[in-house]
Amino acid sequence: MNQQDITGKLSKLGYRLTPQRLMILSAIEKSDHHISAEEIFAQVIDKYPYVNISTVYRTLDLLKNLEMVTETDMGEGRVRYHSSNKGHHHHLVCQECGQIIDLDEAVLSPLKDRLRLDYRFEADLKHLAIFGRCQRCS
Amino acid sequence: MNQQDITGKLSKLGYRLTPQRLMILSAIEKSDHHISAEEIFAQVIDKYPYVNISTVYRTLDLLKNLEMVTETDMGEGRVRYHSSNKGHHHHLVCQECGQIIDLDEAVLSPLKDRLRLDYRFEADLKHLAIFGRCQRCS
DNA sequence: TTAGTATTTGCAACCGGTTGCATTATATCC
DNA sequence: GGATATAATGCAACCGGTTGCAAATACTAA
Repeated sequence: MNQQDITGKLSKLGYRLTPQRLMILSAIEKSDHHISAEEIFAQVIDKYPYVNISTVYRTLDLLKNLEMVTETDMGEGRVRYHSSNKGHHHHLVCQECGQIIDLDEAVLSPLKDRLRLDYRFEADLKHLAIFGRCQRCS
Repeated sequence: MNQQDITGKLSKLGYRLTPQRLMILSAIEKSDHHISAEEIFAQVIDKYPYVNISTVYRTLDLLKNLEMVTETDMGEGRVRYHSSNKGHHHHLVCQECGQIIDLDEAVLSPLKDRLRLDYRFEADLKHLAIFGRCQRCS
C-alpha cells in the first residue's frame, strides 16, 4: 500500500485530507526505519511549519487504528512507528548495549497458536519488542 | 523473601534504610495485586506525609534493578509493580474489555528456548503483558 | 556522642504523550 | 463559486514519569 492508496482509503472512509496529514503520511512512507513521532514532527515542520505536535500524535493514532502503521515500544522511553505495508516483524532489544535484532514473525506463531487453543485469546503480536541480553552481553 | 529479608539485603548492599523506603517497601509487600506508583504514593502519604512522588519512582527503580520487584506494563498508560517473591507470571490483556487473564510462566518457555538457541538471546520475560482479544470480544 | 561524608531526598523543571475546547478549514451541496 | 456542517487543528493545560541540583539525613568511625 503506497501513499496514494492510503490517501484514497482515508478519503473513502470519510477522513479529510489535510496538508498536515499528507505531510505526516509522506514522512512515514519515506522513512525506511522505525520513525518516532518527534522525528516525523521535525521532518514535517521543516517544509511546512504549520503543524502542531499533537496533530502528529493524533494522526499516528488514526493510522494505527486503521492498521496502516504499527507501533513498537523499543524501550527508549518513546515509541516508534512503521508503515504496515513493510511487513510484520519483531525485535529483540538488548538492555545492556541497546542492540536491536530483527526477529522473524514465524518465531512467535507457536506461542500465538497455544494462546488461541488453550486460552482462547487472540494475541495481537504485530510489532513486539522482547527485552533481554544479546550474546555479547550475557 | 519477606520485608525483613529485603531491608536486610538492602543494608547489606550499602543502601540506607530511610523511612521513605521502608514505607514504600511495606506498601508493596502488603499489596496482593499489582500496585501502581500512584497507589503506593497515596498509601504512604496517608501515614507519613513527608514523601515525594519522585522518591517513590526512585525506590521502585532501585528495587527493580535489584530484582526485588517486577514491573508490568498493562497498557493502562501506567506501569504496575509486584513483589518478585510472589512468583513470575504473565498476563493476557484484552484490548476490548480490559480483562486480564493470568498466564503460566511455562507457556513462554518454548519461546525463550528458541530465542536462546537460534538467536543466542537471553530473553528477560518476567512479567510480560500480551495484548489482544479475549474469547468474548473476538 | 559527635563529626564527617556520601547517599538520599525534595523541589522544580523537564520529557514524551494526551486531552478539552475554541478556532479553522475541508468536503459537500446548491 | 459561495454557504454550511462537521471534522481536524492549535493551543494550553494536563498526565505519568524522569532528572539536575541543593539541602537533608543515615550510617561510619572516632
